[in-house]
Order: sequence, then C-alpha cells, then structure tokens
Amino acid sequence: MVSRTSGTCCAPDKPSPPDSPDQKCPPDEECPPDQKCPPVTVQYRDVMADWKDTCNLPRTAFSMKANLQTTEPETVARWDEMDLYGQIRQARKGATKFLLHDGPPYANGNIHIGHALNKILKDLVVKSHNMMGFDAPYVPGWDCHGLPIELRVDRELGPRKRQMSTADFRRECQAYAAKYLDIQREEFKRLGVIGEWDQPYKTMNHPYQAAIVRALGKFVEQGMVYKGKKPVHWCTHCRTALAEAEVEYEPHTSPSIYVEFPLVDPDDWRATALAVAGSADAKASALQSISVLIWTTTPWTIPSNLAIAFHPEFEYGLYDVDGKGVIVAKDLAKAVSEKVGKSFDKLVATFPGRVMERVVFRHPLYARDSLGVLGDYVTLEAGTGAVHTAPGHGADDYHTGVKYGLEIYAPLDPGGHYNESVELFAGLKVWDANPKVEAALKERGRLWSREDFEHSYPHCWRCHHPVIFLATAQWFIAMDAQHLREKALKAINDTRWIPSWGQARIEGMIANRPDWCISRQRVWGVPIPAMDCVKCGQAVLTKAMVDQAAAVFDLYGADAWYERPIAEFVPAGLACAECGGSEFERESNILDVWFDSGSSHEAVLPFRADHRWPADIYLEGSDQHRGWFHSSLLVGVGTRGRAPFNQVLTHGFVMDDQGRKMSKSLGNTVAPQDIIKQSGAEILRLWASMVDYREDIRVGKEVLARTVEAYRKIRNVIRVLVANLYDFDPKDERVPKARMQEIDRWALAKFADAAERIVKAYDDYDYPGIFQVASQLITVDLSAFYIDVTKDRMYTFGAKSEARRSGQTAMFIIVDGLARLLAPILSVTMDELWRMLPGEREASVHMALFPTDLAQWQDAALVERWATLAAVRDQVNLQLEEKRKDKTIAANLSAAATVTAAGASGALLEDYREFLPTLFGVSQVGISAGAPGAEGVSVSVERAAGTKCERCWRYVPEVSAQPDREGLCSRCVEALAEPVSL
RNA sequence: GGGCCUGUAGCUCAGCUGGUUAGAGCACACGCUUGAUAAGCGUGGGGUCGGUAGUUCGAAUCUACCCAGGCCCA
Repeated sequence: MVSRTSGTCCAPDKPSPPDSPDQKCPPDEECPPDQKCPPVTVQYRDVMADWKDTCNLPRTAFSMKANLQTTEPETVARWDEMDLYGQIRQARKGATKFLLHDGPPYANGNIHIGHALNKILKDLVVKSHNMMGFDAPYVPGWDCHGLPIELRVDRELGPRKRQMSTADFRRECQAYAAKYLDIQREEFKRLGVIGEWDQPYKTMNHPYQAAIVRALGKFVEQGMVYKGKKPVHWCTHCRTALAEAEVEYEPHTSPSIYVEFPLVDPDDWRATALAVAGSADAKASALQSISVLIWTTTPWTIPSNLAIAFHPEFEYGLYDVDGKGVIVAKDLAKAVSEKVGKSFDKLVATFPGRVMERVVFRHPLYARDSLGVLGDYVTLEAGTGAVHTAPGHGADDYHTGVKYGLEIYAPLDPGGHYNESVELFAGLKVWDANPKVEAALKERGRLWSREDFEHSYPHCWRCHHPVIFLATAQWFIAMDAQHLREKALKAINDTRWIPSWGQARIEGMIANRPDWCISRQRVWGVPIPAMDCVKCGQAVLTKAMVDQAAAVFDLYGADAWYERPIAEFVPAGLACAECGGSEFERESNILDVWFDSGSSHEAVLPFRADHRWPADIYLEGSDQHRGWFHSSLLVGVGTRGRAPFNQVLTHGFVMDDQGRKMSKSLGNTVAPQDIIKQSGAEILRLWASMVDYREDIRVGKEVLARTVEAYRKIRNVIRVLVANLYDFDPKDERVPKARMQEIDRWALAKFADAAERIVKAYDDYDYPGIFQVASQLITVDLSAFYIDVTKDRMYTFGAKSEARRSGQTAMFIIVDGLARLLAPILSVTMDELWRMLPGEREASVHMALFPTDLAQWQDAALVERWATLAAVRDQVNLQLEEKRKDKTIAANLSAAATVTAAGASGALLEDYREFLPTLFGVSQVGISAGAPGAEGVSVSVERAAGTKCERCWRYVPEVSAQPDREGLCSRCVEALAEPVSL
C-alpha cells in the first residue's frame, strides 16, 4: 500500500487511478487562486499496475484547446464587470503619462478588417505602455457628422423628409450615428481592446460641437478665415450644391465646338515668345493674324472664359491655315484638321507650351482679354491641346485661376440663368444659351466646327438633370495667413514620423495645398456661425459671434442653430462692416467634417482629467497623411502654434492573399467578424502583431492558418510550463539562484535576453520583432530544448526534491514573464493563464508590469558554453537518426552515445559528463579522448545496454528486486521515498 | 500622368553601413514517441533574393530602366 497526498485540488487532466476518492474540483475547472485544498489520501493495491501514477506528470486546467469563441466574450464581459480599465487607471495613477489619441472611425456600417488592424495596433501600444509603467489612458472616439450618414438617412426617410424641419432631420442623423456607434463599439470590444468604452468622445456631443466652433474661433480671431468662391457640382433644377457622391454619370449629348481666340499682339508674340523658343522665321511674319483654337463641350461657359491653358512640356505648332496663323498641339493637328475641314499641312514654327504663359488673347465675343496659362492637366487625348479655362466653372480651371490671380467668375443665379451683366445672354438659362453662344461665335467667324458629342456627363442623383460646375460662395482658411503653411511645415519637422518617409509625404501635401475650403452645403454637421447682412448681403463672422455660438452649442448642441432665435447668436451691437446694417440672416453652410475630426485634440485632450495637450502619438493608416493627420496638424497650428502630436505612426492597408486591394466586386474581402467566428479574435490580434504593419499587409486562408498554428504552439508550450507548476508555491518553494541546476539558469538567461529584446521591441513599436524573438524562445529554446531535456527530471524525480523545485522555479519565472510579455498581444489567453498561475498577483495581467530585474538572470558566458553543448547535441541527433533508420534503436532512451572530442570541447564535455545523458536524451554516454591533436567532435551511437527501468524508462545496469519497487532503478527508488503528490 | 511606398522559400519574417555554400519559425515529406498526445521530438527536401542593364575584384544589399502591387492626388 502506498499512500499519496495531494498538494492542490487541481484535477489531473487524465483519468484517475481506479479507486481514487472523489475529486475536490471537477475536471477541467481551475482552482481558485491562492486556495489550496486539504491533502487527500489515495490508496491503491496494485503498485505494479502503473508506475505512471507515481510520476509528477503535468496537470493543468489550462486546456490545450483554446475555445476562444467562448472564452473571449466571457473574458470581455468579466473585464467590463470588474471595470478593468478603471482599475488600470487607478493602478497607474501618478505615473508618467503616455497619450495615444484615438483617430475617430466614421460611425457608419460594421467594422472591416482595416478597422480591426488599426484598433488592435492601438491596443498594443496602449497595453504595452501601461505595462512599461506609464499611465496610458485610451479614450476611443467616433466621427459622427457628414455626408454618408446624411445620405443614408435621407434615403431611409424617403418622402417623409419633406415634412421635417432641419433640426428634426438632424436628430434622425444623430440616432443613426448613435446606432452604428453602438454596433462598432461592441465589435471593437470583441477584439479585446481595452479602453474607456463607456465615455468615448463623439464629434456630435454638445461640448465637442462647441469645441469645434471655438477652434474655428481661433482662426477667425487671427484673421485667417475668409469667404471666397469655388466651383462645386450644382444642380440648377434642385438649386443646390451636390457632393461627388450625389453625382451620377450618365450618357449625355453635348455640342462639341472648336473656337478661335486671336492673339492680341501677334507681332510682339513673334518677337518675344517665338524668338525665345528659337523658332521665329520669315514665314511666321508673313501671316496676317495669329489665333489659337480651343475645344469645348460646354459652349455656355465661353462667356465666362478668362484663360487658355497650355501644357508646359507639349510641343505646339503654328500652322498657316489659308494665310491665317493657327496654334494647336502638334500631335493633335491632324485630328483638328479633320474636324474643322481645313488643311494644317503648312507648319510654320514649333515651340513648347511654356512660351504661351501670360500671352494675351482676345475673347471671341467680348472686348475682354483671355490669358495664356500653363497646366499639367492638359492632355492630348482630345481637343487641340489648348484648353478653354473658366475659373468659375471647373475644378482645374479654378485652381489655375487661383494660381494666376484670375477672378473666380460665374455670373449665374442658383437656377442657372445668366446675370443681367452678361452681354448677349442675360437672363438665359445655360442649357438654352448653348445654341445662342454657338450662333454668336459663328456670326463673328470664331466658330470653326460644331457637332454633337456623346459622352459621360454628371447628373443629379435625385432629379437626374445634368449638373453644372458653378462657383459659389465658400469659407476658406488661408494657408498663408499668419504663416500657417510655414508653421505647419515646422511642426512637421518637430514631429517624429514612423516610418520616416511619412514626413516627406505630408510635407509635400502641406507645401502644395491650396487654401482649406471649410464650408459644405450640407445639414448634418456643425454650422458655421456666420451671418449675412440682410441689406447688402455681406458675410460677417467675428470672434464674438463664434464665442456666443459655442456657448449656445455647449448647452443645446448645434441643433440650436436651426431652431433657436437668431438673437441668441447675434452679439449686442453687431453691425455690418460694409453698410452698417444691423439685420442679419443665418449662414446655411456647415463645417467640413475634416475640421470636426481635426479638432479632436481641442475637444478631448484638454477636457479629460487624465489627458493633456498635446498627445504623444497618433496612429492611423497611411491615407491619413491627407486626412486626419493633416487636418489635426492645421487645426493644432492654428489654435496653439504646434502639432497636437509628438509622434505619428502609420500602418499600411490590408490586402487579399495576392496583395490586391479588397473589393466587394472582386469578392476577395475578408471580414474580421468571420475570422473571429472561425478562429477567435486572438488569432486576429496575433496576425496583426506578426505582420509588418508599416507596409501593406496580406490576409487570406493560408496566412490565417499559419497564425492559428503559431497560436497553438505558443499555447501548448505555455501549457506545459504551467502544468509543471501544479504543486509549486513560489512563496516558499523557490530555489535560490546559487542552488539552481545549471540548465535552469540557462533557461532563465535565455528568457531574460529575450524579455529584454521584447520590451525594447514594444518600445520601438516593432511588433513583428516581438513575434520573432518570442517564437524563437518558445519553439527552439523552450519546447525543443529546455522542456524536452528537463522533463525526465520534472516527471520522475521526487516531487519535493530540490532538483525538481529548481526546474519549477525557472518555469515559474519564465511562464509568469511570458504571460506579461505576451499580454498586449494575446490579451485573453494571457489573462486566462494569469489566473491559473500560482502566487500572489494582480486581478488581471493587464494591470501588471513587464518583467523587471532581468539582469540578474543574464549570463553570457553560460549561454555561450551551452551553445557548444547544444551543437554536440545536434551531432548526436544526426547519429541517432541514422541508427533509427537502420532499426538499431527506436526511442532515444534505447540508445547509448559515445562522444569523441579533444581539446577544449573535450574538456567541456568532461565537465558535463554526468549531465550528458540527460542533455542528449539517451541512457548512457561515453567520452573518448580521441587522438592527440585531433580537431572537432565525433559521435557514435549504439543500442543501450542494461535493463529498462519501468518508471523512468532509462536503461540502467541493474534494477531493484524489492517487492514493492521491482523493476525500478535506484534513482526512482529514491524518488519514491518521499510522499508522492497527486 | 504626378508624389510617397513595397516586391527574399507555399506563409510570416531576419539578412546592419556591398564580402565566405542566403537564414529562422510554420507548412510539407519521412521516422520516432504515446508520461505536453486533436500534442511532443528528430531528420530532410525547398529560394535564378520581381525582371533587365550597369557600377565593382565582388550585389539580395548601390544606380538606371522595366514589370507587378498599394496609398494619396490629378
């Protein structure tokens, strides 16, 4: 009869001995931490039945199968219940701050894989910094205003919208945004992201809306905001501006006309421009006049023509057409010739387009000039290579107009009728004007060709009438007022961009961008609290007006603009600067939503008790160089003269497994929801951490399968470690370093080196580096080497022997450390593991710190010595494999090895003589000195001699014949002398 | 078309400022183990370093061009 006592109540993860008493805990349930069950006594009659039961085999409730689909939601719920986020804040109170400011996703639709990547990366940054000892809060945010929601709500409401007030419509939009915010919040939480989910920031919150307006006020105060004109898509039928998303392209037949613009001073042109081009000659002088031909499909814009654009690099030709000089791009001369039915055979001179800059032409209808300008957008696909430019009626035209200081001229009313000021066509609607313009041109001999032209043309999505480009009044922030551009460029320089090329990218954009158009002719957003003078129409926007509006928005939200009396927004004594008028009406434009989200640092950072301005880091996709980084930077420079961030980290985009963009039409999208359902959010997190997010990354079947494999490997290795600790109490069973076995100290040294590199990698945001290091440690050093070599000792030595406790000490420190180091990545798994580890510890691993005092375990000399031993082990393995092939041996324990080594390696092996069988996993090892002066190590393997110990399976010279120890080696007999723990 | 970026084994990544037969893990094949077992260990095969042309005694690593792909613009 052998009696055994149990150390803990943990159930073995295998069937119990036949007559074991009832288990205290049912199988697969964990022990409550720090609670040990009273020892139980087990008795069984037939000792010989199974020595296995006397071994200290690993046991744990940390199951091999993760069951993430169940554990993840449970864990997230538990975090909620215990207010984990709040507890972390409490634990880090007073520590150095590290602020990641969240870029707000748009509150529309479910999250996609890009959202998942972004939020997981942020979570890695936040969790790792909290574990490095920073106080790193995380407040998620949402971008709630904007056109997409407005359009969706519009569509859902249908005709009902007509009976609604603007404020009521806005309330519908708000409800819509709130609904998707809730959906996305649950989806983000499901990813294991920890943050202040109960108090996120929302751009539609009243205080946030007020903060947006106050930020605008800072610009107004400095005189950086002005009202100007800019062309937008305009529906003359609905009398409204349209966004790109509201425009549908449909086939449309337009007139196609070629129009002649004469040079005002051909002689001067010949003398200067042409001479510069080195192309002047006598024939050019003989021409009676010189003109340029342009092509257009919108004759009605000819009255608004102010310029003609040429491509600076293209080659143009001056042709003698029936004695008249005509300029067109050389490559298009043949096509033009066919259209206009005249011969372009006589080429008089050629010159690059750049000589046409600032050359003056005469308008074909009016006594007005048209300026030669240059534009890179001029193409040779159609037309003449000389582009009719009306700055009030086209996007390129507008930019060119701004560049050359031309008037943004669009003399039309909202219904598309010409103003009274327009000669010949006053009062006409543009579509009716087309034939009249053609007729007028023809009359003056300026129309060279006319035909119908079918092309794709923008139409209003609602009324399906063709739309026009029309310059309308817009609000702008001047890039060069108060040196905004210059200061922004300096702020870029003062910021750390990761990767570094991000700096060049955003610099180029800021350096070249036009003034920021901040007004939108929409409803769902924050109104620009400006007024128009009723008497003269002059727009007024002052700091006082902005402050007053902000105060109202703080109380009632921005809806107030649409339903509270105008008096609440007009400061006392406000008078029109132009005419002195005191009666006003409200501006109808709202702010560009990029101004909303770009103000988040103003709306969030100064108002949260645990925040401060500026943030340490912004982390978004690389498209945000044009988006949120850009608008946040401009707002920050405008309000406080510097960037709202110290560092900007960018990630790439998620592609399919071929590296191609995901799209619904290609059917290659991968939904995070599907990955979670199939494998679990931990897999998604592990994937996000192991790929090089700085570039575009791929996701697909194989990548995910590999990730699942990686997860399993990590989980299994950690499982063995914790399973070997089932009877270990770190409080009083730790073996001091000086008395530990050397291989245990080796494992700790390898662990400490890896841990140090991992913490450094977190600090560098080098998450793939973490995976590399951790994977190497876990797979190579621990699984294939340390655990394999150590298991004999752990399983068969006396449970309480110092040798086994030494191993447990190392495994405890390592698994405890790994739980911490991997917690930011495998947040649910490590939290689950954490609760099964022995010893006093925080309620969650996410409140803990990364391992400290690593240096005490580091030992370079030891690691180097063991590299030599491991190399010999590799050689032994090669020989073992040989002998296995020819059936001399099967398992390694059935083998004996002889190592022949001279010199230093010989001496080293001699030092480790006793340990070599364990190291090689064989039963016996002989050392042979080898020939004097011989180099290197050689190995031979044969079948082990002796008898197999029935308990530890080693072949030994003799086994015990004692009745209750029959067939056991002396080591096992000794091990059984102490009570065996269950 | 322009700006910025990427292209190393089936997959995810190393490979520093150019220098010996380009590495790791996973996957795959075969063997062992059955006391980590829907696990573990060992051995092995696998790459014209996107292509081409240069610079150099020598290039995955430098230069040019090309191809494929991405983000942002036009």
